[in-house]
Amino acid sequence: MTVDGRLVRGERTRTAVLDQALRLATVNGLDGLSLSQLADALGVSKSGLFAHWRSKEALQLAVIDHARAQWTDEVIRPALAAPHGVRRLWALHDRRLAFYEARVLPGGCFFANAHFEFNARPGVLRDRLGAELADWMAFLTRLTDEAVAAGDLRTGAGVPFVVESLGVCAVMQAPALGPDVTFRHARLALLSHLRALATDPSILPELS
Amino acid sequence: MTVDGRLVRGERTRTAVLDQALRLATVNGLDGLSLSQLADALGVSKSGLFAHWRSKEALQLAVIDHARAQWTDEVIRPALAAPHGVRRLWALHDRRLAFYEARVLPGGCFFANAHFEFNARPGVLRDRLGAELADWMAFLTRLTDEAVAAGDLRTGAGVPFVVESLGVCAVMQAPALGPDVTFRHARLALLSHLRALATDPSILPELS
DNA sequence: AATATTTACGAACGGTCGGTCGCTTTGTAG
DNA sequence: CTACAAAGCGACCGACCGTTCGTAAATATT
Repeated sequence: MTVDGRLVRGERTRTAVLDQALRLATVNGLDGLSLSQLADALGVSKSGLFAHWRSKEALQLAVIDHARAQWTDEVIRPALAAPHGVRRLWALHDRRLAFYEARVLPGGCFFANAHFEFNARPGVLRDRLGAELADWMAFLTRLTDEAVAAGDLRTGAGVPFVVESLGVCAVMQAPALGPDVTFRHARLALLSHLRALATDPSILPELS
Repeated sequence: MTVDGRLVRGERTRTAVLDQALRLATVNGLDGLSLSQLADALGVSKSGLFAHWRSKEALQLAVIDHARAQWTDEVIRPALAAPHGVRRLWALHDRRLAFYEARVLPGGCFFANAHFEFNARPGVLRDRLGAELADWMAFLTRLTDEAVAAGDLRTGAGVPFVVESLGVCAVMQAPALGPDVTFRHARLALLSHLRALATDPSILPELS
C-alpha cells in the first residue's frame, strides 16, 4: 500500500491553491477572484491551475467546499465541545464571532460575502450557496431544538434566525464601525435574547 | 428666469442612468457594474457616459448618492409618518422589509450588498460606504432614544443593532429560503424583541 | 450671424480576463 | 529501459474592460 508521489504533490498544491483562493475570494468576491492574481500570489502559472480544475467555475465550487470544511473545523467542531443545550448554542455564536475577530479570512466571512454577491445571479454557484445556507440554518434549528428538549429554553421560536442575524450583521459592520464595539454588541444581544428565553439564565456567562 | 434645455436634458439622462446603474449594481455588484452593459441597457453609447462622470469611480459615488436618496424616499420618509416612539421604530423595520419584498431593486438591498462587497477593499468607495453605515446606525439610535424618552421602551440598549441585524439577514436569506417565510421571521423577531422591552406591548401590532 | 457650451457618438487604445494548446518535467509501473 | 500519466509551464487567443480622442448635433449667449 504505497502512495503515488505525483498525487500527493497534486493534493498538496490543490490545498495551497484553495487556501489562497478562499482568502482572495473574501476580498474580491468569489466571482471577482481572478486566476491571474491567484496564480501570481502562489508563484505558479495560470495554466497550471487548469491541470486541477477544468474551469474557473469548477474552482469556485471547490472553494465553496473548502470554505465549508474550514467553517466546520474552526467554528462548528470547537462549539460542539460545549455541553448540550443553550450553552452549545451560545458557544457556536461566540466561536463564530471569534473566528471573525481573528481575521482568519481577510474579508471576514466567505459565506456571508458570497450570499450577497450571488443573491440575484442565477446559476450553479448560487444554487450551491443556497443549499449551504439551508444546511446551516437547519443546523442552527437542530441546536435550538436540542436546547428546548433539554429544558434550557422555554421556546425556540425565532432563535435560529436571530443567531444568524446577529452574526451576519456583526461581520458586516465590524470593518466600518470598529470590531471591538461591534462584536460586543453582537455578543450582548444574543446573551440577552437567550436569557429572556432561558429557564435558568444563570447557566449563560456574564461578559467581562 | 428661463431654464437651459441642455441642462435639463442632461439631468434627465443622468437620472435615467443612475436608476439603471443602481439596479444593475445590486445584481452584479457596485464594482462588477460594467459601463458597456450599462450603456447597452440604456441604449446610449459607452463614451457618452463620460460626458456626465469623468470616471467609473465618479459614477459609482453618484450611484451611492442615488441609492441613499431612494432609501430616504421609500423607506425613511414613509416610516416617519408613524407616531413618535416605538411604533415609528417598528414602522421603519416594516417599511424596510416591504421595500425588499417589493423587489424595487432586483438584487435586494444596495447598501447591504455594497458593504459586503467592499468591507476588505480600501479606497474612496469603502470609506464612503462606511460613512453611510455610520449615518444609518446613528439614525436608528436616534429613533431608539426617542422611543425610550417617550416612555415606550424600558431600555434601548442593543435595539439599533438588533433592528439592523434582522433587516440585513432577511434580505440575505430571502432568495434562497423563500421570501414569505424569511420576512415573516424578520417581522416576528423584532416584534417579540420590542414587546419584551415595551412598557405597553399592546401598542405594537399583531401579525396576521 | 457668430461663437461657446453641453450632450452624445464611433473608433480606437492598452490591459486584463478566462481558456486552449503543445511542450517539458517528474514520478509510477511493466 | 520503455511506456505511461500526472503536474506544470509559456505562448497565444478572442472577448471584454475602462478610458481617450476627435467630431457632430443641439442649444445657449453675444
